[in-house]
Amino acid sequence: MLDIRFIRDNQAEVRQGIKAKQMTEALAALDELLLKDEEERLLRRDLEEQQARRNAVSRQIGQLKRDGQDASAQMAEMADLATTVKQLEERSRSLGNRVQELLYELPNLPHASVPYGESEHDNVVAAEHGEDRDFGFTPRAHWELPNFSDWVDLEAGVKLAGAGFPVFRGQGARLVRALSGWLLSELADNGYVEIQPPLLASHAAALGAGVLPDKEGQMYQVDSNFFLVPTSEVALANLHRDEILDLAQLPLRYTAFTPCFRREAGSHGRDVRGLNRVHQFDKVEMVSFTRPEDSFAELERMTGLAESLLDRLGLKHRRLFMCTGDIGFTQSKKYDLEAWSPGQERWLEVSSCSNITDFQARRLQTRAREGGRQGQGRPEPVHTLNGSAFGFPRIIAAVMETYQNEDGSVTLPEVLHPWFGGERLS
RNA sequence: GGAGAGGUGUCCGAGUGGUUUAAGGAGCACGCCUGGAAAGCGUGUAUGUGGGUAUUCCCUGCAUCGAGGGUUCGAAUCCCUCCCUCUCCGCCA
Repeated sequence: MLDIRFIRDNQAEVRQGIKAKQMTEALAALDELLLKDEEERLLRRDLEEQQARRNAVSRQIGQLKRDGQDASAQMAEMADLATTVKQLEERSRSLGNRVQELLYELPNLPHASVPYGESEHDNVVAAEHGEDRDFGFTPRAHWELPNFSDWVDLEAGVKLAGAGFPVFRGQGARLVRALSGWLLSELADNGYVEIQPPLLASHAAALGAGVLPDKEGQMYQVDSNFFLVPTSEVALANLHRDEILDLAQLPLRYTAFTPCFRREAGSHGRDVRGLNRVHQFDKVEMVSFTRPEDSFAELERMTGLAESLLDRLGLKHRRLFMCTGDIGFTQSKKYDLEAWSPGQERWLEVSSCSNITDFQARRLQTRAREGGRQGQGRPEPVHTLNGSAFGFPRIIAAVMETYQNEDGSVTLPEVLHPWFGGERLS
């Protein structure tokens, strides 16, 4: 959520940011917002004047009654006042609610450093690391590896829940465990506190994280009161909802390894082959809470950390600097990390790191000041960031394809050996 | 799932319709005192938002006592719905 006062004072900038994000439907919301906000403030001035009068007369009545005097004149005035106030309150409330709704519909603005672009085709390749492996044979896509179904049983998943719900089994399941163990321990070494959160998010939590109303259609809803988390970012971001943090505590860094649930409606073709896109997948997520002035440096740190993990897995990878037209609703700056998939001869998105600036923190009411709750001065929203390291199905696909042998076995990257308790998938 | 008790400021805690403009205490901040500290004394100490003035100092209005509605001239206080905590019971992996 943007700051309403910022919007009032910087209308041109807001409009330009929305256009750069190619979210032109939000322009109508902005126009209505400005009108309704102005109307609401004028109305409130009137309302508060009447309320002040009501409070004053009410005090008078109390005083008169205590002194045993007649207050019927005052009470007659109050009868009229009460009606007026009630009507004004009602209009003010409905206007205020509308203003709030409209605020929720406006996206975060892109940072000045973000390249302009209209679509995913305009993203900029910012860096590329690693070499193509010389296979000496034609590498297979992961789902064509002869023993793939022993490791990842897609048909069993269909029996249990449907297409897009893979069953990891045997060495495949062990690989998931090895990868999560290694990643969590690496992140712990880099200052991230490990969290095991609930996988259900309340309406309030989803709204706070910004996945409502933006991603409502992408989430599975449970029991009409809960959403299955589409990413543990939702859980981690809500850890400090409605809190005033101490600036000295920052940065706070959290990580979680959880399943994520996404409807992925409308996905087809090669995008959904094998492990490329599924409805339930595991992910290790990172979330940081920082001082406002530190958030862009934190984004580089976070992205760099994810890149170093890709290096240590020995995967060829690249960093995409996402253009204005391809960064999400809540994001002001975003990098995607893609791992090379030699069997499919394409890049697979395995990580996405974003600076949400104060957009999410304002919804979450996560603020900070010197001294925290007991401190002095006006609390200001912190900045939040999130990134993945990594989305498991695709990182596993990239590992299987990159490290496959001609006989169909997979020699795992060395860093995973102790966690896997072996060297090969066979 | 059932029954009961609760939810008040940073914390504890009083408060059953008007004297609460939320008592009192603790903590914290600043000042006085002191050689220095403690104690003592004094002052201050919520959030959001509107207006004035001005930029994060001051003045002032409004809202907020778990959340949202309602009754009333007037609600922390009475009523309704929901959320949460605790105690006991039941059921269950």
